[in-house]
Amino acid sequence: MTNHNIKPTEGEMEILQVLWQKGNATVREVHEALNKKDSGYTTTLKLMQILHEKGMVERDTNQKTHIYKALVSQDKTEKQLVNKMIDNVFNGSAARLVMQALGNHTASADEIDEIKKYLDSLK
Amino acid sequence: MTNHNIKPTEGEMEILQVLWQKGNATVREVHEALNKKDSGYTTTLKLMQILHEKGMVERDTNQKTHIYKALVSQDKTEKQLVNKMIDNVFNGSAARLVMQALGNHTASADEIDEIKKYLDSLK
DNA sequence: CAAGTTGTACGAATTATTTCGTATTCAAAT
DNA sequence: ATTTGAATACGAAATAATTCGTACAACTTG
Repeated sequence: MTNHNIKPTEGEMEILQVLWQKGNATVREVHEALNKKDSGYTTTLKLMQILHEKGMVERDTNQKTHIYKALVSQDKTEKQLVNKMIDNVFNGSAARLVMQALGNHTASADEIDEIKKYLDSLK
Repeated sequence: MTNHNIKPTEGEMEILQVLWQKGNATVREVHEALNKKDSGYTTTLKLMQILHEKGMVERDTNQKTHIYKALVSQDKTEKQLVNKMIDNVFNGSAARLVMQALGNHTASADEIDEIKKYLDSLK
C-alpha cells in the first residue's frame, strides 16, 4: 500500500490541517492561520520544508512565493492517528475510544443523531 | 481542579496502561508485560522513575523491589488524550473522530450495538 | 562468607522535534 | 539605481524524549 508510514509530528499536523482546509497556501498564509504567538515565521517555514522533504506536501516554486499543497490524504492520516490511539490507549477497542469521546459533553444532541445514522448505515 | 495538566508521553502511556491493568506492579513486571525487544530494563526503570517524579505514580519502597501504582486516573487521562486529539486533529468535532474510528472495519457488529445503546443512554 | 544475581539511582549519550539566526535572492517602491 | 521589504535556504541552538552505561546496594545460594 502507498502512503504507509505517515507519522506527522504535532507541529506538522497543525500545518497539514491548514493545508487540507485551504486546499493550498503560502507559508505566510499558514503561519497567519495558525497565529502562534510563541514561534516565528521561519519556524513555520522550516516545518513546511521538512514536510516537503518527507514527501507529505508538494509545492509550486514557479513564483518567488511558493505555494504548498498537502500530498497525504486527510482521511488516511486521520485514520492512522486514530488507529494508533486505539492501539496505544484503548487496547485495540474502537468502542472504548468512541465512548470516551462521547462521554465528554463535547458532543451535542445533533452530533449524536448524526452518529446514530452513521452506525445504521454501517450495518 | 486537580490532575490538571496530565500529559504523559507515549512511553509513559505504555507503562501507565500496564499499571492500570495490573493494579500495581514492579518494574520487572511492567518491563516484561511490554516485552520491548528494542529497549532494556533500565529504560523502563528510568521512565517509571520519571513518572514518579512527575507525580503520576506512587511506589512502595519498603521492600528492596519497589511496587508501583498509578496515581492518575485512567478515565481522566484517556479523556485528556481524546480531547486533545479532537482539538488537534478533528477541529473540535467529536463526531468526526467517532466516525473515523468506526469507518475502519475495526469495530465489530457487537461493538456497534454496544455503542448505539450507549448513545441512547446519553439522551 | 564469597560469588553471583537482581535491584535502584542517576548522569550522560542519543535521537527527535521545534525554534531561531543569518545569508541570500527577488521584487517593488522611492 | 538604490533601498527596503518579503521571501527562501539552511545550519545550528534549544528543548523534549528515550535509551543506556555504570556504580552501588541488597538479596540468594553454594
